Amino acid sequence: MPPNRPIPDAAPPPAGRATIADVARAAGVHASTVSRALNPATRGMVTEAVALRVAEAADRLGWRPSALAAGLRTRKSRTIGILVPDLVNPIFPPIVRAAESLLAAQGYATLVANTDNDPAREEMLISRMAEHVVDGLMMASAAEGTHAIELCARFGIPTVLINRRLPGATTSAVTNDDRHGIGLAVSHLVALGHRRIAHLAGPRGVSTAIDRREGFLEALRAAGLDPGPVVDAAGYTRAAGRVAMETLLAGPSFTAASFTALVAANDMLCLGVYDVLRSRGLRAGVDLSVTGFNDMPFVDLIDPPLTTIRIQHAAMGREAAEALLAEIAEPAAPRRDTRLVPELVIRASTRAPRQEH
Amino acid sequence: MPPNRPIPDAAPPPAGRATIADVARAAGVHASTVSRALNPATRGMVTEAVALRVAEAADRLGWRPSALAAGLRTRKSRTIGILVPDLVNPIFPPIVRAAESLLAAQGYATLVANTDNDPAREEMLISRMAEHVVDGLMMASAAEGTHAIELCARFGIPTVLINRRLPGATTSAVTNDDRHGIGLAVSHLVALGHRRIAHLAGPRGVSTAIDRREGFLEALRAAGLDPGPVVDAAGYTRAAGRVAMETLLAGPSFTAASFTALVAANDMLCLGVYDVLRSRGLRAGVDLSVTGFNDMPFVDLIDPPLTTIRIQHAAMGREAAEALLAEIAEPAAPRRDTRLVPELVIRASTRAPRQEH
DNA sequence: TTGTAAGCGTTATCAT
DNA sequence: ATGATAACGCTTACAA
Repeated sequence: MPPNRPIPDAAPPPAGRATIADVARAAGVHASTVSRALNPATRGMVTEAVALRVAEAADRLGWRPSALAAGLRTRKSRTIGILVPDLVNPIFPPIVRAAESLLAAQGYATLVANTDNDPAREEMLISRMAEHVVDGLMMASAAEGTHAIELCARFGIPTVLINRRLPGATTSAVTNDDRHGIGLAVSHLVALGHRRIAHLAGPRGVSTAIDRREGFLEALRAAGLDPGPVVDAAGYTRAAGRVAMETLLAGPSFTAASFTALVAANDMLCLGVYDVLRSRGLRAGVDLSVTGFNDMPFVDLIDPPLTTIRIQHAAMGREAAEALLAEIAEPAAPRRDTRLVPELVIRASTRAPRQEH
Repeated sequence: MPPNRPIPDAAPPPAGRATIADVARAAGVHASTVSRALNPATRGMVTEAVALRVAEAADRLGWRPSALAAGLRTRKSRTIGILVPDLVNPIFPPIVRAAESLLAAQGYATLVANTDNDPAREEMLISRMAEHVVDGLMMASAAEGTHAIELCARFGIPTVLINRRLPGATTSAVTNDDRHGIGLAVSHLVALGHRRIAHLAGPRGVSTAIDRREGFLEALRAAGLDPGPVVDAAGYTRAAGRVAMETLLAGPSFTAASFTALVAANDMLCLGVYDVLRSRGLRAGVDLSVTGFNDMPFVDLIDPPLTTIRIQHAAMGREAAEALLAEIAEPAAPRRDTRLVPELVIRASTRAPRQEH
């Protein structure tokens, strides 16, 4: 026997992290038996006694199966990607959180990334998700002209859209019934007696903006009213809301002549609207009725509390996660297009119009 | 030659996803050469011409290297875990976002999970992170009595604490100078003329609560004042703020007799404070001066706008990510304990005390 | 400069 | 019911 040959099977002190082989040795069985004993799906193939012995050895050694090795073999990473435009926008955390909770309960880890509404960045992130072999992807960042869907298809990543839809997409989506929602706002204002209602629309190319704009026009038509001025915001931000509001007021002297109420495409824009009103010594509710959309956290606390359309944040995250898992489990299953129904929340930013001056 | 032997090297139509072998075949080189050509670190080992040919073949085939396979080999996943108590708490999104952006730029993907302030859940999530072989972990959820640190150490996961420290921990941490910050609030109130100042403290066992409470007492002592009543909130939530505020007012009839100003341990608690004041027909600023901590998004918009201590949310995420990467690159390097310095933001919730009645 | 071969830690297939 | 073995897709000594 050659003198320097390593002694076979002389249990080496598990230097780094324990592996399945260490556990096998400790339990006096083969690695494949360990795998079977600890995988719930194959537990039945193994004797009760062995299963116990293995489990005991495993947690005595503090063994954690490597998701990398398992994933390499099974082609499943037990990881789901979530893409949001910007996690700081308060509507996303509740969605992401709800999705993460549900996914964690199913044993999935969640990869989160911000696209900054930048298509190039979005593509880069999708590629990275592909490299990490995510089992599925949730996208809240869809905007017209993106190649995201094709990219996901090419990588074979099951995908579900959240919050925003994509026109011709064949992807599952969980969104709000935006047309209906904005209609709620219009009806409320009409019921209060408003007749000239303006719209502060969202950025071009985003489904929520398009649907809410159309819903606005439609609701007015249904009420037999002519639409007031409509201005597009450059993005769903407070700053863009300010700019658009300035445009809407067109010049320094605002009179109630042109419109008495404003339906904004979302809450964030309303923050900008409030800024402009305040800077002119005007007050939402009193001088101009204002409605938002989303009922994002804390708009009940701003001054005046915002009348808005409440969407089901958590349900959106949950349903999207469920749809995704269903699609992963059954790739051939038909796609779902879920519309969550929003509701009107009346606060202090809407009132009957003042008497004409 | 046996008739049924598969033809060797007859390029099989790449059924699923392209692998490094497909690229190698397409470029007429060996897989190891592909690896070298595409890895920036080893690019130099390979001829310019070959590198080009490989790169071309790679993106013609749309090849994405599997992070699973690479990670299994290198024992690095290029993945960082982030643990937060609750992503819906508005102080965390900016931190997570800043960290994610920096990490993404360095080629890391980010695994995010919510602990719900539940130690058992926290341990479970750390284990899961270990299974996914994260290269490092950022924890914003540290609370007294957690085994998180030991767990990370056992798994050999480099860890940095964010926002909250842990008493005896040997881990790097990026936190606020909480004592100094709360001192700013106290000084401001004293300068306004307040002499009886109460404290609404954070939940037991959390470093931010402890430091702010001590900082509060210390600042009062420095000002030669006796501390007003101090009450602990059960958690950093609006509801807990409400409960604690009721306790502080002790009964239905509030008179300014007991204190004229309230220093709360964070902004979220102030929302509860506002609720209680409102329910009693009192007004922050007018009837009671109130200060918060964090300057979380939108507290500038609530009514009245909250005077608070602004922390550097984004810097916290960035610095923590940097510290973590540094530690990954140089595990032997000494730990850092970074304190970010907060600043006072004066708004309308603080004023000189009213005349005594 | 490039190819060869071994190995990372699992799971799936096959044999016993 | 369990063990042996190969394979997942990549990186990295080592050899040429």
